[in-house]
Amino acid sequence: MEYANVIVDISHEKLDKIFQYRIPEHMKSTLQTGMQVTFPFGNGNRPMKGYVVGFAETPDYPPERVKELTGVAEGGVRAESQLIAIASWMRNMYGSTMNQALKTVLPVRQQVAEKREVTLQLHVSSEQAKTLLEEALHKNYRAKARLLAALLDHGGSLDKREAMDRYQITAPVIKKFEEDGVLLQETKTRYRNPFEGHFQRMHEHPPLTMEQQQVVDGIWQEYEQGIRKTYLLQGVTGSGKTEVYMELISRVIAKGKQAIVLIPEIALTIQTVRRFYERFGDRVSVMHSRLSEGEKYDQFVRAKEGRIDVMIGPRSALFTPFSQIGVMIIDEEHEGAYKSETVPRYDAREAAIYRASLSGASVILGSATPSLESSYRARKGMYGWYRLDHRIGTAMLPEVSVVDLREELKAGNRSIFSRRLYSAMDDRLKKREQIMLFLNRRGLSGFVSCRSCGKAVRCPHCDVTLSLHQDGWLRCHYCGYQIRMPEQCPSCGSPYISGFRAGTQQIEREVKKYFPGARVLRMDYDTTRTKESYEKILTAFGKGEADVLVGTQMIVKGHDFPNVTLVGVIAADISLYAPDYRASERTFQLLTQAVGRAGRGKKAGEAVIQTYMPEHYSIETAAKQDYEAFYRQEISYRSLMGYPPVENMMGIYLSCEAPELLEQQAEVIGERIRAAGRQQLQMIGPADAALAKKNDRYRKVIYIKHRDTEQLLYIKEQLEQQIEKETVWEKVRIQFDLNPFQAY
DNA sequence: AGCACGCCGACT
DNA sequence: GTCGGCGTGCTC
Repeated sequence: MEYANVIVDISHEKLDKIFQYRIPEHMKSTLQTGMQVTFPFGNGNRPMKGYVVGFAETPDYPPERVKELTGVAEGGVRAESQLIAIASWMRNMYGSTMNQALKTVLPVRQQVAEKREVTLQLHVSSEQAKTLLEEALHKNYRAKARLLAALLDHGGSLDKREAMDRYQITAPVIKKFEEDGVLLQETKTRYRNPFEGHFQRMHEHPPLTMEQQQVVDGIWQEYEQGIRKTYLLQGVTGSGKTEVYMELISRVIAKGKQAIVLIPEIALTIQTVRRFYERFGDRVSVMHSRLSEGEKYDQFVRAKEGRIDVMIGPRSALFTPFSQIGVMIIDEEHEGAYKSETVPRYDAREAAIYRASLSGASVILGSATPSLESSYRARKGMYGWYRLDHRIGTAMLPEVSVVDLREELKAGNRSIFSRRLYSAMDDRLKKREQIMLFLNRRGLSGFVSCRSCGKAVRCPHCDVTLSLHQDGWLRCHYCGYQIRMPEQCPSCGSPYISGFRAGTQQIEREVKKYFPGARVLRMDYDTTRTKESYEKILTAFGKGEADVLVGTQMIVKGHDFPNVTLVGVIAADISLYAPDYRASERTFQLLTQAVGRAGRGKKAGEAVIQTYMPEHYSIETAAKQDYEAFYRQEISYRSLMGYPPVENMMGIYLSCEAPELLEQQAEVIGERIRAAGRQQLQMIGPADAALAKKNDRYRKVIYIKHRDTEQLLYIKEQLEQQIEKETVWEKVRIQFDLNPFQAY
């Protein structure tokens, strides 16, 4: 540890890079990533502050020009320090460069310079300005004259950017004028609050139920004793987890602390936002993907300046620059959306727990169907564990029936609706009640295959099946490649080629065919591309403008439709075929949620699950709404196979345009892992990835498993060190993924 | 962002 | 000669 990598605390593109400083002897033992330090900077060696983002043994800069750090800046752990420490932790844990990690954690840094709007304001009377202009012209101060003329032209105020671009004014000129009191620089500080004025703050809220109160008391008692830990809050759908969150948040705020609430983007509806606004007024802020970059940045600035206490948002809200966090909530913690799909492939739950450890916060993981990881840890005593077993009010859990589609086929029913589902739909439509039809996944079901040779039509770039759309085109959902529906099989030339099973569009068509009077809404990635369409469809359905809502998983997350009394799952086993070890867990969660959509109001609900595998435990236990039974089966499977959470797993992903080179390098990595000779380490592969080719790059995977995460991280570090020095890896890309969610 | 350097017109 | 405005380049 001879040199420290430092970023400078000035937001300017030109300085947005890493500078290296020598570490003085007396600081070597104490200096850590994330610390705020002081150092001489620039020609005049003016004192500057910055943050340590890493270390180096040898400088990448001429050593004689490297200066020395002066010291550690006072003032405790600031928000930035915390975020930089998280970046460093993520880099180490999930594998990425420090730059990638920093970009994830400080997402607005680059945009700061462009986004800030500075106005130049004339600070003298226009008479005086004219005199100054005369004088400037006379003395041949051309830059000053240009600026004065421009200011007078624009009624005394001018955008700084415009002044610099259009009138060729440079910074020193503006600065001189400012010093002489000729003009003022005004930075726009009016931050836009995206929901301002939409909601009224309510100072009364419903009292907690006994069950809720017990949870709040339990957690709060420990908080007051100074105990900070992670809690699993397992509450059935409709049990009021949000009330518990809000009560804890308001207590934390009363102590001068802040709160972060993570929600999967999909669950971030107006209703959720409203509840928080009604409780916390404009001390709450919301992040979501529909905000512009500028609006997102504004929200972070508001947080940093202490104008808000609560931030709600998806994964990225985790990096809100609060300095004193009291509690972090992760709602629907089982959701795959918490695992990043881009490098660094961090898990927001783990990152939240790490951030909580830095800032002295407690973490609450909430779900009706907790992830296996969280359940496992709760049972091992690593997390506190609370349950909410009762729905609020009189709502009852729905009655569920499972239909074996193989039997339907035997009985000669070739439609996508079983007789059971058909008659239930018929009944609801007559009663003017609403129906949701749920298809586990788009794409998987819309493919076209040949009845002669059995081959499906695939994307030539990505090696996934193409999906047939209503307009007669076949499309790839990864890269967008499209072709017209062929007349003959591209493989064998047979004319017997056709669409197979149903996508959401086909279901919509079938509903219209069998129930001509029914009004149908469809919701999938196609219909929700545009900005507000998602909200619009849900609102329309909520108002009863349609009888049937057809959709993929997005329709089953967290929306209350009291008039829905029937939920139909078209083919429950589709998601069981996903090529990864979490397929059963995901299927159970999806089915449980889908079933939970029925009967949220006063009327009793019913769910019909159609499947080719009624005997599978995911489907059996979901039908009974029996989480415990599912957990027991699934954990024994994970234990038997050595999958997480019982053991830890790391995916090593390789991709390359040349398949031979890829094969060769995958073997190299495999050999190095074996050579590392770690005890009890299991290696799977190298093998073709689930998506063996994407965007013209071939892909291979290697998985390594070990009970101990440290051993996996050790292997990763060894590999990273070797790779750094070799040039092959410019062609063969390599990524690491700790405890992956989706198959690569 | 903010500092120093150096070019170039203007004035003693 | 030299003073000062003003553009440019650099910062470990």
